[in-house]
Amino acid sequence: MTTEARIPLSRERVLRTAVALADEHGLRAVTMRRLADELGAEAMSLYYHVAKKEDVLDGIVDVVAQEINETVARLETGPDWRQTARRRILAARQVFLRHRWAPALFETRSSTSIEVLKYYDALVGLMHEGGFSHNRIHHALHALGSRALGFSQELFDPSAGASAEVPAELAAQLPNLVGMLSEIAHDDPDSTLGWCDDQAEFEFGLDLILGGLDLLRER
Amino acid sequence: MTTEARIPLSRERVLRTAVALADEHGLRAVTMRRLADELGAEAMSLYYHVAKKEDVLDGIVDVVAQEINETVARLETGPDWRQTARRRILAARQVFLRHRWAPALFETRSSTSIEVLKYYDALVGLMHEGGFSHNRIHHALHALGSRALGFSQELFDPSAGASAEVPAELAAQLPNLVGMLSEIAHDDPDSTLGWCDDQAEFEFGLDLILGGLDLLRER
DNA sequence: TCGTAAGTCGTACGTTGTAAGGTAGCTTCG
DNA sequence: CGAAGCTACCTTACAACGTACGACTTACGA
Repeated sequence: MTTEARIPLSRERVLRTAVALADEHGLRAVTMRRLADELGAEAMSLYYHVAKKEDVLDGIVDVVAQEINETVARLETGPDWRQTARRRILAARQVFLRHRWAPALFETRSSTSIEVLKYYDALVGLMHEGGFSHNRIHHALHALGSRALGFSQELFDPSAGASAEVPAELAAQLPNLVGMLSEIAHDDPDSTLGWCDDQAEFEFGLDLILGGLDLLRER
Repeated sequence: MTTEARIPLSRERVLRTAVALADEHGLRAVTMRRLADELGAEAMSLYYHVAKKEDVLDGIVDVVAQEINETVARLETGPDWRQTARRRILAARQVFLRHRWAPALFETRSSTSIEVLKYYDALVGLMHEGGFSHNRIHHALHALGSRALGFSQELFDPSAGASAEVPAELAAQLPNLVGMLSEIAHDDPDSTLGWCDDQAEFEFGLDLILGGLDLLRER
């Protein structure tokens, strides 16, 4: 476009641009050509810095996880494991709120990301100091699942088909669900992450699990 | 291949074949051409019975959810909501164990599937009879997340990189994680679903949540 | 016999990831 | 100084994908 001096490509720059592109136009927009465009280069040039597209996706998971780690690092650690963990997880969640496409991506990859592992490592350390055995922590991580990282991919959004639009014929087949939905006034549609993961629901589930775990502490 | 009488195509048959194809060769193998091949037809013929590929994916979610509902329907309902829910969820899980590609697919779709909604409807009914308010049930469904349907997409698999293979330089960066892994002997690598969702871990997390919920019952 | 509809297929287009090889500029060494 | 080689980027090309468009086949009622 302009004749400015070219900034050289690099894996760093490719990945950061990919994240920005996903933020603005969704993960689907992250194609090699589009990404190259965004960088003022050609698609094949990217292959000098990344192995293949999968590598790009792995890379941006790492970038996001890094952002999480930086955010978490700025928090102070209290004496109560539960409160500290809670604070960390909710802080991590804020990062996902900035990258709404990320949960879906994390679900498929992530076990390879060093930054994600570092996050878990810190969490394991926190819980171990908090009085949990390694065995218990292992269970705890499984129980928390993606919630440990700050999101929960909800499978169905009760508030999505707001009861008004239900075709009545269908409503008859779902008496309990319709009953529930008409009773609860789910009146704040913002602050959602993913399908139906709003702040209050997330915290409810998180506290339920953290509370349950706390009761299991061995000392 | 052979000159046998042709079975006519139908949405039913297309979807069932798609499920079988995914079972055998993974979800990636489900392309319109491959699917048509499997049916002894041409790709474009499918479009008479399904709107587009997304429709196929939505459809196979429905097929799997239907399989779950049929499985669950065969169970008996006891007086204890918690035990009944547990039994249902673990039965649903068995279906996912037969379709390992399904969790990833359910994560993206599912809120549109009528069969999934029916499953939730039954669960809501069960919990309501068990003494939960609709409001509480709503929270509970959020807390359970995908676990309500029988799977939990694990974000990281602690047993994946069995401590032996860790490059030592990396291990130094993850002292707590490595410590934990070396301590717990995760010696049964089968019965896993998805990344690291084995039966025992799944049940631990499930019971933790169900137990926590039980304490919150209003009567 | 013809018209109409349902079901299937052939062809073709745009988009995707990426293999293969080319090229400009720099560094290195005789 | 000049040949060789490396680094970074680009051009071209291809196979596989989803799918628009129109044509074909078959069945059947008028």
